[in-house]
Amino acid sequence: MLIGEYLHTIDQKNRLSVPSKFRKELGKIVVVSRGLDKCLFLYPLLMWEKLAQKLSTELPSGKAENRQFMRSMVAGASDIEIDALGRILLPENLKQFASLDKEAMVVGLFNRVEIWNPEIWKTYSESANQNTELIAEKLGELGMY
Amino acid sequence: MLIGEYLHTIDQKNRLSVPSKFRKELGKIVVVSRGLDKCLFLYPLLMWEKLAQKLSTELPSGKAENRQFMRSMVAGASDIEIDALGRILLPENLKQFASLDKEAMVVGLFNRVEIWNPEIWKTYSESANQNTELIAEKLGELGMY
DNA sequence: AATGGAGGTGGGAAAATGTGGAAAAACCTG
DNA sequence: CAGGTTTTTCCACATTTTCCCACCTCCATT
Repeated sequence: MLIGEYLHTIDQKNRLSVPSKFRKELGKIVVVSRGLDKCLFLYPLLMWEKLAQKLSTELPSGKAENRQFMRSMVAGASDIEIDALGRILLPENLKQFASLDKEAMVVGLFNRVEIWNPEIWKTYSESANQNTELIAEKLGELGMY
Repeated sequence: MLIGEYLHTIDQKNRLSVPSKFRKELGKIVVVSRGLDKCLFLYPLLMWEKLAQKLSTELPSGKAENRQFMRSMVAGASDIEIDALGRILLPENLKQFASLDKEAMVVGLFNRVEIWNPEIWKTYSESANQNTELIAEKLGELGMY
């Protein structure tokens, strides 16, 4: 299970260390794609393949909106090998998409990892904390808490 | 698996480098055809054959619009050999069809490659990003989120 | 506090990739 | 068939990417 927050640097060659706690679960090859709220999603290859398979079978490309969706998800993604030292190489387009520069917040979320610009993450999670009570209520409604 | 975006130049002889990550999967011979949304589709030969098979069985050629579609897709297509250095030679008619000039955005879409005029691609993908909510919904449906 | 190990960071050398152009072959035309 | 033009094959360069090694810091253990 992928959990925790890690602040790592992006070096001059666009390399980013994957937290060592995540490596075993992620395997050797991962897929990084555009996520929601201007962050990047990182998946183990296998999970991504299942997903892409699903996409290409369930979304017929006859429809314009499906084509657009496919292009955004698949073209905007990249399969990346985790190097011998546990780093990934961030493609330029994804780096720009997520407004990444010298540092990145790497966050584990159960079955995927998210990569954030640290400042955006800070703002986002602060505002999220203000919603905590709201969320607690919802969890209560679901009988979880 | 074909994914990612690559900006490559088209030289004076209409040659275009295929991203090296794609070459293994594409094999030596590919088929390039007119695509949807003013881009070109590029398939591995085998995939193309399957596709053409599917089209000819599933689209009854009784209908005039089906015949038109078939002709546009099939007649406008070319089988092209990837040269020793990983380049393809773009036929003039396809180049014009996709408004290609000095540069091309080459994008992987899981089981096919698309070739775009970079500016058209930019406009297109920007408009796609504005549909973020739609994307979020779909991701939810797919259990990715 | 010293030691050892693990995790993260930086940089240099080697290999691969993308691009331009020259030479050779094929083609067309008069 | 000769001349000229286009197409194809081949080679060379420069940049980028990949691989490899060294260092540094933090943490735990003794």
